[in-house]
Amino acid sequence: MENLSTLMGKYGEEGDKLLFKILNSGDYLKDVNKETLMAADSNKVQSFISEKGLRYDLTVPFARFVVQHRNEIAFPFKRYQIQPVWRADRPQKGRYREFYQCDVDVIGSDSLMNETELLKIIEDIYTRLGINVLIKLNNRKILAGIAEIIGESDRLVDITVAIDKLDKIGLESVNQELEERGLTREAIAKLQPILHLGGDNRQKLLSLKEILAASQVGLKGIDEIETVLNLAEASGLNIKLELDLTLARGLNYYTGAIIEVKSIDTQMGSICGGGRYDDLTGIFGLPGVSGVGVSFGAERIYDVLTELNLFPADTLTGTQVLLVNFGEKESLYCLKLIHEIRKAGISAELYPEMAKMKKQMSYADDKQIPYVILVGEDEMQTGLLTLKKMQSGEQFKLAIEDCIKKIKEIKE
RNA sequence: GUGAGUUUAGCUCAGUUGGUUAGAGCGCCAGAUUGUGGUUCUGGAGGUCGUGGGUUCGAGACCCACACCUCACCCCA
Repeated sequence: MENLSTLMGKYGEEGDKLLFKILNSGDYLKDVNKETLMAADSNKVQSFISEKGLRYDLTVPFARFVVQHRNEIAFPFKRYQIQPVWRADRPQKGRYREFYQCDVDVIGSDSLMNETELLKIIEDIYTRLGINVLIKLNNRKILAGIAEIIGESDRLVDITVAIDKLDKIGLESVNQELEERGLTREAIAKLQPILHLGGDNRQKLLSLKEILAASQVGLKGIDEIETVLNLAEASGLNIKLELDLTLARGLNYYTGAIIEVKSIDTQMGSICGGGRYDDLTGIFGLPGVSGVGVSFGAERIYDVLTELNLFPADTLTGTQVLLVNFGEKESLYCLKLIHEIRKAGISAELYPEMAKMKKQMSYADDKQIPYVILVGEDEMQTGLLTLKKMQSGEQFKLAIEDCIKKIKEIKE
């Protein structure tokens, strides 16, 4: 939970609408004057009745934390953090009102090495999960440069929102939308070479250099992207990396690199996103500290893993062996055995009550427990336990040590 | 925030122009098989038909309001 004042204005206009606001406790209407209330303008009333909100992401609270603890922190400061965040959205496929973000940030360093390290982390994680991904890369400075060149510097948001749709609605509709958003025909005409940009990353950068030659900030952005690409190559990054000028990201606080990761084999939206923010801590009174970070969406990654059937089959099998419960005497005897089995590193459980054999066996079957040990009166007398291998139905009469050996054999 | 759809058994769903006791498959429980699971057979339990109101002799079905869930747009992880 954060103060609303901390949250508001950091995520763009759209983001502000998606903040969950918390009603003040107590008599929350007592400070609202009647006129305001009667005017029924929810925006005006809101500032009186709500001063707290649920966190929208982990980056802004992190920036606040860094400022608060600036004297205890050694910079550059690296941290990861996994926590839920909330968005007052209508939920739908791949979109949740509450979801977990896994954030990785480095704050207090301008070096583009940090961007590269984050790319390596992304590569590492998705490779290990077995998800094919495409990393899309852009830079806010390039977007600012584009706006500057076409003479519409103050329309950055309108421009990016429109060109972001290029893939979806096509060139003509984008131009139409730009016009509707109030851009001059001249500006739109100047934008065309950028929308037509093709080729690989290097070719795009070359053409961009020409187009943005008159924009200092634009050239700076190109330079940053080039550096990141070079560093990524040098560090052996082996994952698809695409310069995508239509990648905008609505979060207001980004100033440099913008990163978004998409799963190639599913329709899921972005499963990771982030970028560089030069002055997020400045808002809380600590200027001049630049940070960069990315955030992984846990649920979406889970959804992708499920859709692509990438969860290993053995994630569901926990228990290796079930000891059937024959009664009080037998179960006491089993408690000693189970201790030995567990000490050997095998996860075992004793059925907690004396139920019918059929029920206990079905339980083992349902849970896909590979072995069952039966200890009744005979077994207690001879010390030879009945070990049953569920898959084949074979049964063995073995001492406890040999049971353990046998279970371990197959486990390897 | 805008728009659309759904809601009937634990789950997935059927239910005709409004008509008697609301069905199926799967699952669950029990038995066939009192120390042996997956297959099969037999039997059984389980439903305020999302909520509230209305029309009607009669509503799961028609009308209204609300709620919930799902999906799309917007935006995003």
